Amino acid sequence: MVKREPDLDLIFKALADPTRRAILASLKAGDQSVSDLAAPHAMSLAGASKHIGVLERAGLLSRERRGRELRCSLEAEALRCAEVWLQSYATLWNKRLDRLDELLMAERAEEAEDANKN
Amino acid sequence: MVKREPDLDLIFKALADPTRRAILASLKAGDQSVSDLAAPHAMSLAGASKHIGVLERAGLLSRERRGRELRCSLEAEALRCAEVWLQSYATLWNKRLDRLDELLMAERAEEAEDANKN
DNA sequence: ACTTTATTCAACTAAATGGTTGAATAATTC
DNA sequence: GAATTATTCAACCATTTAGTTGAATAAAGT
Repeated sequence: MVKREPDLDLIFKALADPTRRAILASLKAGDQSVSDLAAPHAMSLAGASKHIGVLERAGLLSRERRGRELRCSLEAEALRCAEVWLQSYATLWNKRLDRLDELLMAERAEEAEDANKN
Repeated sequence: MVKREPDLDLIFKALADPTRRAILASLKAGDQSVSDLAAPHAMSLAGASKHIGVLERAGLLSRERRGRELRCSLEAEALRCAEVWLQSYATLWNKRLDRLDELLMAERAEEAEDANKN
């Protein structure tokens, strides 16, 4: 289990393919084997396996052997990375741009407070 | 001004390059000419111009002639598109954060217990 | 008109990408 | 241990990409 530091090049490159985005969407429903993930796509298993490899190298999913199949699961961290990068442009479509930085900084603290209330 | 429908393939592909992300970041500060945008990058003007072309085709920026230079400006819509797609995964890291909060709360509770003991 | 400035186009190259097929490896079942 | 199932590897091919250089176009200044 090698923790790679997140690389936006790899992440965005991985997301720039409809097959790979579909695979990620599939995984939202829960972990799946390589064959399961490959099944809906009109290509060889080896082809789909390559796509999964790209996603794994980008840190977007992880594979773990489970008997004779490889169980794939979504890795939120890398996606979150992309999202954080995009958020820095949120001021463009967000009116409250003067407060955004504050909000982002205070986010965790607010969540902790909410957790205390509930 | 041809309004293209947003294409996630083009958008993510455009974002998957550090030079292009830097160009977008540059534009956060305001509109700039092609030469201005190209200047910080260690490549020919034609090379940078190509990158700008990629960003334009993805709908991430627009160009407008202003005298003899071309003024480039950020186009929020395409970025927002990518952000919306990513948001559909936000539950993943929200869940993770929730779990993290739980863990932190548990730790805090343990600390409190320890404090009681001492 | 000629020159300078800003930018793109065209042609080329090297490397990466997305796909294929057939053979190889790994774990399971008979 | 032989057969089956799950997955990857290796070699190959076509297309795209990221860069180059040199010529072409567009607008402005002299």
